[in-house]
Amino acid sequence: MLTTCCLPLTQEPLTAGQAESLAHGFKAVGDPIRLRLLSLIASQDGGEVCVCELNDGFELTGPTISHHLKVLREAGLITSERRGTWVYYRAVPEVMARLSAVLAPAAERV
Amino acid sequence: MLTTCCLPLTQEPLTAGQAESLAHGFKAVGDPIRLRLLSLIASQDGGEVCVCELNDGFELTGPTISHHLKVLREAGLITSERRGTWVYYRAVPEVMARLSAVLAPAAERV
DNA sequence: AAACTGTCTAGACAAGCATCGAAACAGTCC
DNA sequence: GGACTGTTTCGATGCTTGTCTAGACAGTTT
Repeated sequence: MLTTCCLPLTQEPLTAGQAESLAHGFKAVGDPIRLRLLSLIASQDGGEVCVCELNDGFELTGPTISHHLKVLREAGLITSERRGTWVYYRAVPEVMARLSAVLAPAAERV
Repeated sequence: MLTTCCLPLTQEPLTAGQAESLAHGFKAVGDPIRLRLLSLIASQDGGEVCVCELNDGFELTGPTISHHLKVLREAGLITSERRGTWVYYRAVPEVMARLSAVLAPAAERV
């Protein structure tokens, strides 16, 4: 996963290995539904949100939402925690920040 | 395309329209080859690079590289300019910055 | 333990996508 | 205009992915 990485790519070309790893993260948010799910989770006051609340915002079935959440989880962008019958999701800011940094303008080179 | 957008998604959930637009950009860089191509173009001294130079760095055929460049171009991440038989590519920093900003940590809220 | 609610996983299917070789297009040189 | 180089587009193919339903799993209540 995204264990070590990366200067803005405006400064230095990515290696094949870095690109492979980063692309996995970008591909995860390269779907509108998943991007919206991540935004709902990441913007949540209190830092976490129950999957039962997420389902309501989409016209997709529960299994489909669950599948999308799994993709985000496997990309390291969110974590999940079961409490009783309920499952709560949190965003992982560090992973988002890494993806963000790679595309950042060169002006942030300092 | 990415005409108007977007606070960090940690601050506010994305609308379906915003997500649709942004996801298009993220999907474009969600492929390792395309991510490497973008990094080669964006990090180039002089700001532009000839496609003939790009092809050498990959074990793919010319048409495949051309296809990938087209995906990046349609996502607005690069522009192309033909000069004689040669075609030169440039990165579009503003579009990269927009994608970067969306995933930026909330700490940049100021 | 059985019945219930909530959630995830598996499998099928249709749509989308990365790759190649062939063909078309763009420009240069003779 | 024809031959050439460089590049892009087209179409076929095999692989990947988004979506659904069915079923399995996790936890709670009776």
